[in-house]
Amino acid sequence: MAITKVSEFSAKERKIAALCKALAHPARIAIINFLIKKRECICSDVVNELPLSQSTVSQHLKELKTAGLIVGDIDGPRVCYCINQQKWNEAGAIINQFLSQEATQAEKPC
Amino acid sequence: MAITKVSEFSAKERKIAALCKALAHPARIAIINFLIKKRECICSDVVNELPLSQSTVSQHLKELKTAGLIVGDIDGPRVCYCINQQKWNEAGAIINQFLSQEATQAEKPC
DNA sequence: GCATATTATCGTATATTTGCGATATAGAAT
DNA sequence: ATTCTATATCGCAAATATACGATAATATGC
Repeated sequence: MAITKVSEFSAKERKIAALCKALAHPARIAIINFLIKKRECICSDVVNELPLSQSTVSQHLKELKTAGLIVGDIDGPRVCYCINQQKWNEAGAIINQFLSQEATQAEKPC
Repeated sequence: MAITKVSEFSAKERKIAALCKALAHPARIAIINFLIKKRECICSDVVNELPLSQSTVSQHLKELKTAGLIVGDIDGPRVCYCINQQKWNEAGAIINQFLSQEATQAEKPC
């Protein structure tokens, strides 16, 4: 059975995993890079940039938005997307804190 | 259709996404934390630590191993797991480089 | 040899993700 | 009001991920 046992883990572990999950697809990495480069853009700019359909891009944008990493402000018929600077910095701090733990090598076999 | 269009993206984007994917489950975050704390341990130690079955833990270990983040050395009937220090540092550098990009806030609506 | 301990893999069930086309929604422009 | 543009959502299909029990594989100890 595929009962997700996510709730059995600590909040911190779940937070790190959730952030990583939001970044676990090349399209979403590309979207973040594009948004950082352009500072802001509308959905159709992203669609033109990526080799994916409009509906698929919209889904990836939604995931990033749900994770809090980006925001989309309605601007007439368009939606202007940009990085949520504060959340982005927070996410970086959380993940980096995890990644920068020193892994002291074991001597013997490992 | 669910043809994964992963190959359409750059190697860098795919690399970052793949590393994040390896860390996109709380169990794997917990395993990494446990390995860092203990320096090394055998599979059954991890099974005792996590609320998951032996076969499920084995699968998560395999994913981390495939991503290169850990290594497992055969030690008699046991397998001694530990962090792959070099790869761990590399992964940290790659992800951190991505995450530490400054996202300058757009003024207007975003 | 045989039993035990440890781990990996297989088979299977279910959940989630990825992707697209079609459609709905909302605002802009004419 | 109608048309056009931009975006989100729905419905569906296929691929992956998650999880477990059962079984295989391997090494140790008797």
